[in-house]
Amino acid sequence: MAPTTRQPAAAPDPTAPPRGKGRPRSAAADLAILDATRAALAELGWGGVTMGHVATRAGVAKTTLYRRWPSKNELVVDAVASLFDDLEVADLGSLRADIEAVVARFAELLSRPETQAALLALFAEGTRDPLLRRRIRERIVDPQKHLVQQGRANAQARGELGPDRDELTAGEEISIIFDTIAGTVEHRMLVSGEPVTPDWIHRFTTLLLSPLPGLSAALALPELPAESA
Amino acid sequence: MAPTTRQPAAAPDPTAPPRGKGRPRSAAADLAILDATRAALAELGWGGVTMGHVATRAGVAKTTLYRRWPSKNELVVDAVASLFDDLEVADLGSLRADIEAVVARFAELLSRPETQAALLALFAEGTRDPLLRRRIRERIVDPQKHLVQQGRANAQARGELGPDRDELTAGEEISIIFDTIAGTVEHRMLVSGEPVTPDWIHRFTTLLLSPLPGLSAALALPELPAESA
DNA sequence: TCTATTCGCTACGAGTCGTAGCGTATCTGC
DNA sequence: GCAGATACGCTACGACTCGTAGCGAATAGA
Repeated sequence: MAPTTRQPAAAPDPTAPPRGKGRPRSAAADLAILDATRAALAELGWGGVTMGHVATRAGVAKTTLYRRWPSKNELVVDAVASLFDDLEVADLGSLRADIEAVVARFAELLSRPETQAALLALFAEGTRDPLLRRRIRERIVDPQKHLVQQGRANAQARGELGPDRDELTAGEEISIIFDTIAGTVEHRMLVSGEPVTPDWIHRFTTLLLSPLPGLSAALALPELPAESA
Repeated sequence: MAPTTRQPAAAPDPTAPPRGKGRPRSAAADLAILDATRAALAELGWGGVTMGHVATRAGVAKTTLYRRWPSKNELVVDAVASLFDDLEVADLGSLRADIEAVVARFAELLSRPETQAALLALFAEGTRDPLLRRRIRERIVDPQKHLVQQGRANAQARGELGPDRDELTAGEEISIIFDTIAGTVEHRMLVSGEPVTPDWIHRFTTLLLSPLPGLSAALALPELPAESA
């Protein structure tokens, strides 16, 4: 245990200016460490990743890691976050096509061993460490959530979805769609351990866009305050 | 690391007959250990639970733990599994009411500190250890999945859902619904970290039972191989 | 009584953690 | 150019956890 919990150094932030005086931190070391972390994750899994191992693998002293990241958790967040960078939602002409494409892309990302080893473990650690949870949210979760917002805007522009009624409702709707898509795909792949095939994606998208198949139509309608005829 | 990975002892299985000769294992010790594990999870989180700590807390020798469980992972699975035992789906008269009730119950379970500390960490470990994953599935996941099957049967009995077309399709449909409900609620609570309120449950259930609100009806229909008129 | 198994206890080597101290390297400001 | 500041690699450290081994005592069936 650390005798005192100090703040070793903020994580490497590309936008942060160099600290002024003294010898600057080696950018090459940053890259080597993050690469080594991803490689170790893929090869050894979460438990196999130790600070000492990553340091050796990156050709760097262990103290160099601790100067940049307070612990393994934060390091892994940064190492994994970049994998989510090239997630994007292309406008394919229909809401269904857009959803299916982004789900397929997300599933592909979750099939990588680095991602599998890291993601759930990070979420688990996040439930106990608010700062870590915030970091995870900023670097991994929120960018994904933005995809939903984007896809929604595209669908509205095409006339598939009506315009936002108000800010709050729109936000809640984005939230619920996001949790549903991300949570379901993660659960399917990482918990149930079954593959996400094109056929499955089609079924899942249908579930989002249509009522449950076989459902008597009238029963599905929620008791809304009677406004749309 | 263990020099050799042997098979110390199968986990305590109530249906297993006593081993015949020798001194029998103390059932009181089993209970004390599982209780201590849950308490330690709630109090210290996943990382705070060590075999030594649990042993001390249960008033038992560390070797006694290792005689029963090969590692912390399996121990925690057993300790947490019992929490899921009293999940059930009551027949409340409508599919919507049944879904909302079971989601609320599931959310309540996920709000317990023991569950939060254990569940995602176990899933994470399970992605690397097939035997552990199987144990998790048998003791925790499959019982939940059974709830979906039960709720579906109830809805069919009430005439809200049509009968199964065939075995395979029904199984896949149960799978997808299960991953959607479990995954979404887990993601909402443990990843997004936002509360599952009655209002949220209502919205989520609506998403399952109806198309996305505001969606132009015709666009939602999947291109089926033209069979139902 | 004999045999088998479990029990609590102690001790052990191996591994990881996060820190401290050292001498050296590199950059800025005077 | 030189002084101050900071990063670097290296080594060593105490504290902790892991999973196992060995011991004598307790508790069951044959």
